[in-house]
Amino acid sequence: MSQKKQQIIWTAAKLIHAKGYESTKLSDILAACGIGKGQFYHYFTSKRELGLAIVDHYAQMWQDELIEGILKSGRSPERKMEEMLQWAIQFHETPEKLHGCPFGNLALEMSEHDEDFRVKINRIFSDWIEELTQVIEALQGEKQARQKARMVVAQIEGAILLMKNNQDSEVLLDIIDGIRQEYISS
Amino acid sequence: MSQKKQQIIWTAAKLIHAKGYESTKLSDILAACGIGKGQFYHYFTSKRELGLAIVDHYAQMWQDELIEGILKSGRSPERKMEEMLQWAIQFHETPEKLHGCPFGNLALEMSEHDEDFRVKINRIFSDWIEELTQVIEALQGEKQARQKARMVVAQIEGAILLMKNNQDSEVLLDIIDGIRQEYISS
Amino acid sequence: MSQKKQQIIWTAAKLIHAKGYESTKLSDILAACGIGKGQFYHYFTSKRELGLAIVDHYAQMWQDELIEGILKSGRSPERKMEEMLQWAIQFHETPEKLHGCPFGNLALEMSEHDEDFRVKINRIFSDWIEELTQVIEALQGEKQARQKARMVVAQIEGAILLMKNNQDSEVLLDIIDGIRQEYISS
Amino acid sequence: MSQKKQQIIWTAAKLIHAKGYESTKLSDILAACGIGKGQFYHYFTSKRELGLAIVDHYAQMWQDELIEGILKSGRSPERKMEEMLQWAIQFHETPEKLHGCPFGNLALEMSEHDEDFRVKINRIFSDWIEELTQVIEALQGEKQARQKARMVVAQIEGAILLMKNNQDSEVLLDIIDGIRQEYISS
DNA sequence: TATGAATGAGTGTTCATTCAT
DNA sequence: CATGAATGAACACTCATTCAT
Repeated sequence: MSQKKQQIIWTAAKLIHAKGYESTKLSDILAACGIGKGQFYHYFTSKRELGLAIVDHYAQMWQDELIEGILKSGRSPERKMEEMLQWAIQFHETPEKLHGCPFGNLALEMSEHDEDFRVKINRIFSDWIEELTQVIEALQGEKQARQKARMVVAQIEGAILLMKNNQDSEVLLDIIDGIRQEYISS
Repeated sequence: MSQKKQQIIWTAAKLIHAKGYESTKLSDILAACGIGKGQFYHYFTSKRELGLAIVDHYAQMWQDELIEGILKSGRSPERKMEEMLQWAIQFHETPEKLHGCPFGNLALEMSEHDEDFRVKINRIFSDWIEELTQVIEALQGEKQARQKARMVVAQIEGAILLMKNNQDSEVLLDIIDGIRQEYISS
Repeated sequence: MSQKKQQIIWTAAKLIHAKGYESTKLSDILAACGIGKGQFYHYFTSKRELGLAIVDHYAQMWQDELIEGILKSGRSPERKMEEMLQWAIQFHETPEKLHGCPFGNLALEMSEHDEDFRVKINRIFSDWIEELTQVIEALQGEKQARQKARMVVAQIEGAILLMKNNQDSEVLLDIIDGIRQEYISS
Repeated sequence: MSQKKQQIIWTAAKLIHAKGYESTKLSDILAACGIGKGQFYHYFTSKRELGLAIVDHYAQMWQDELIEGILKSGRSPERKMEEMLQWAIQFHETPEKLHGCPFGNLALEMSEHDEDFRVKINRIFSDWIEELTQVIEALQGEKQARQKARMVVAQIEGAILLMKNNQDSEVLLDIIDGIRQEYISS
């Protein structure tokens, strides 16, 4: 993939993360990238195609950083859990404004009226729950490990939603702390 | 408030719950209500004002059904918890399509670029957490009751998000079941 | 149908007759009508819908003037033939530029890639040939009357094409004269 | 002329015959030819120049096949007439879809707003009528031979228009049959 | 009160043409 | 000779809002 196309994806990903897919107008993307309409449509056939490419871009990032880099690493389950929580904090605390989870945002905005988006996003959550189930099994045994994994993922996504709505990262930190107590410290 | 205005709010609330605020066009609302533009602008000065009225409408519903009707009722904390979980299930399982939580949806769509929406929505979540803290204190003591309340609310909202993205209510039921075990059955 | 809608159809019909469907841009129509985009889309859902309305408009005109007014009138077959030829001349000679037959033009431009246009236009030609067959039967007997009707219609349409391409109405007058000799004068 | 340039003309001619000049996009032509933009603009300065080259290409084909090969051949006038009619049938019956006469199509699409196209196309029709006049003189004497030639050409072009609009070659065959009876069989 | 005609800035998209390599 | 990235004006269409009646 050409460098320019990558740059468009990255730049647009940031905008869409911050403002949402529909609210981010093509003209915003064009202005942010410093390109013209023609150049955009040289690389993408539509705004929707760019949107799907952005989901893929984030999916790859999660696969590399979270799934492969943490949950499937050779480290101890306690460390995996801890690093996952750290990763969640660092990912969502950084930006000036608290934009929320890129997948969570798109999940709510797109998944009901665009099946391609839904499937791509769903795959991320499924993989995450799947790998987390393994970690929780190692920590607390097989019993209800899958349910627990779902609960943790739901808790993190819900915490990010509350944080975004509260515009204060303290909520996220507090809930993450609660999860840590349940699976690591105790 | 006139009956007609109420009917517009209810009808529009359903549409916006299903399709989102931006995606629901004024013409959709007009058609669903069977009214003309003039009548709409007689009752509301803008689409945004309607949106805020819808948030108030849902807020009132939550206040009545969840806060007053359940969490502040005279029943035992166990029953309060159980009824809250039942209420969450019934609220999100019913619609043909799984549209998600009206507040969660609007929280993600609106709260970052419209402060009025954010504040109204945030108030709901705050009240919910506040009252749930009381219930959890009664169940498990004061220690970290507020953190636990946040975690439960986050879990429910996150569960609804996962459910919506999975288009299958099983996820929600499973996670609710996990919460029940933690606070009631055990 | 509202007066404004009629006016848009008439004005656009003239433009499209002169320049063709695709070459006539919406902005041309808007400028010629002195209206804005919003007003246009208040009356029509698309440019294509306007195009079909224009075909209907011309079809009605032909039905009234040619089919009912001439071919199905109570006059003698010779007079019917003569009036039809006069009508063809007057219809195509008048405009400053020789724009050709509105149906012939649209037939060639649209009929291959838009079935709705094709069917509407085809109906006109079919009706014309049908009624002309009756007239020719009255003039020269049943034998091959239908074939002769087809030939006359083809001749007129072909003559208009040659005239348009030659930008000189003499070709049309000459060919019409030939038809007259064959069916009336002799 | 280079072989590549010829190939572009032939390929584009087929596309434009089928879809029309405006509707055939440069990208369609490029894709069909398997070449890039640079190569196209090396051979042609614009799409319009290609269009004019295509008219020349068809004109040459008609000159060779119809004018020289049939109407100016040494054969009898009856055979010339018969071969001309056969040629018309074979030319328009073959393609899967009935695209109509390449000149007739372009005549209606282009001749009114592009003088260069009009003149080129008009020359073809003029030459055709001129040579056919000679043939008809040989068949039926000088009287009104030119008018008759015009009528036959108009009839053929009109028949092709009706055929295209009816999407059925039977109309063309029927009309050609009528011409045959008038000039050969009788 | 209520209608629906009218507005106009803005949307995503197209496409012949240019130009650096 | 040839590529394909880049341009930018134009296109059909949308929609919240206004306004004459």
